[in-house]
Amino acid sequence: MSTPGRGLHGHVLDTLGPAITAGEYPPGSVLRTDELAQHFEVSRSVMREAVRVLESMHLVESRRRVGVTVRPKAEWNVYDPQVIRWRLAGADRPHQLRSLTVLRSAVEPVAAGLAAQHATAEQCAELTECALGMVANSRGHRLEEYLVHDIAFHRVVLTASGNEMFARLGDVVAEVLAGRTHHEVMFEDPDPAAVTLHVRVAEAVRAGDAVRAEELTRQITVGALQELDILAP
Amino acid sequence: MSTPGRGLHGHVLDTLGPAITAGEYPPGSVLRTDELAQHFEVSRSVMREAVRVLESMHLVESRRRVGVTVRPKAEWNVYDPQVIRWRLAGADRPHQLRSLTVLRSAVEPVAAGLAAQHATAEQCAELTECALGMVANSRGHRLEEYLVHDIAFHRVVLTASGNEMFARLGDVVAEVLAGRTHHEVMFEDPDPAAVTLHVRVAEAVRAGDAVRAEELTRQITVGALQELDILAP
DNA sequence: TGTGACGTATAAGTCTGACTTTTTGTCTCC
DNA sequence: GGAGACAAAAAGTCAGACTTATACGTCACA
Repeated sequence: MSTPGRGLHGHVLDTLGPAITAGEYPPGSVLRTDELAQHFEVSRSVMREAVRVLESMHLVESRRRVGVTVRPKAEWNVYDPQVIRWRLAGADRPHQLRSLTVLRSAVEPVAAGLAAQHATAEQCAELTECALGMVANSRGHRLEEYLVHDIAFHRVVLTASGNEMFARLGDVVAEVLAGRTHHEVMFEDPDPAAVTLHVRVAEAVRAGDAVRAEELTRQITVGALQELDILAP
Repeated sequence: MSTPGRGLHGHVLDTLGPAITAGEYPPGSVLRTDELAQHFEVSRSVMREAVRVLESMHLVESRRRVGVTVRPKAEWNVYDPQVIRWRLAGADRPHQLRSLTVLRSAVEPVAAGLAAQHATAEQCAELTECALGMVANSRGHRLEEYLVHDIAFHRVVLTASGNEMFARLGDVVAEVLAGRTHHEVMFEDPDPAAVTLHVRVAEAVRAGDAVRAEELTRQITVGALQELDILAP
């Protein structure tokens, strides 16, 4: 998905990042750069670079004469894709998945409405293609093929919205959808109603009907919330 | 707001970050660590740490034998508060302000609805207090005092939603509101209708009326969109 | 006993220089 | 003109010495 483990400091982050986000070091814990460097068998320079990255994510704070202290969860940069990945890979996964699904429920309908206004002809075509791909793979346990088209569909909607902030949530939505297929619910074929909704969203966007695109997408996200029992069914 | 300029590498970032986000180095530009270190009169170690931070924000990519190349804007971590601040401080400000306001219009109504369901008694009290503070400073060019309560109001709503992703947008919303008062529109006293809406949101949240809180907040954000001419008036 | 000033130990911060590794561009040779 | 070898360039890594800020303990004084 991105660029993991690039260089020694990246390898350190691959271990330390998940450990911190998983709560292995509770907020206020103090780490010492020298000790960490010894533990990971890297030089202090490399360790310092890793700490700087964690600091830029607001996971830790480095202070003289004190050390590297872990910050409380409320201060983390929870929108950092790296942080999201670390949390999705750890024990925090269910909680993180719920937070992200709620975020989706807020963002995607609005994004779909904007997409209806701003999507290019090419994006409309892509959207239709994705929706058709979902239909084609909606039966017969072709979950992986279905997932690919589902992810592409939502990514196109977010991009076509014309808002860069929305567009950058494409990766996050991809993680959520993939997580749903691979780890959580979804052992059966996808809900036919959901598939139909995607097709209708594609139609609405193509027709430039913002209100309908927004409402239909809202129905999709409501379904996602229900799957996680966030809404009453 | 946060912790700027901590250490030498922080000072380098304060200059280099805004320069990159402002587009002074177009995507694909190649920087050399050694040259940068000379230019900023710091050691290579310090420069490397700064580059690592920029890399974690996906602003640049560092590759052997090539150098530090600036990534296209579409790949930046636009949710990083630091990146947002840099962009708001530069020529990209109007565009960034629009993106964020659209994001607000998606997130805040949903957050308000959740807040109506999850807010504690204390949060309800805070909310009412903020709304009253807005009313009290809504006339007579007390823009600064009004702003403080406005920011606090929205921060409480986002926090009370109980969703960590929403809560972390508090700082972003604060920047947008402050930007509106200090740089853009808003030379006159705030729109009385908007003030009333805030009061009614506080009431709805206190009453646990999620639908009404969401709808009223949507009206607030629609107003914000109209101010920037994003919606037709 | 409480409080203030002072000194010291500590851990991060910085700098330097040497060395390694990877990658790219080029040059030769077939 | 293409394949392979070579060389240069820039990031990456490491070790060691030094600087700086600061938390904490100590001691004198009220």
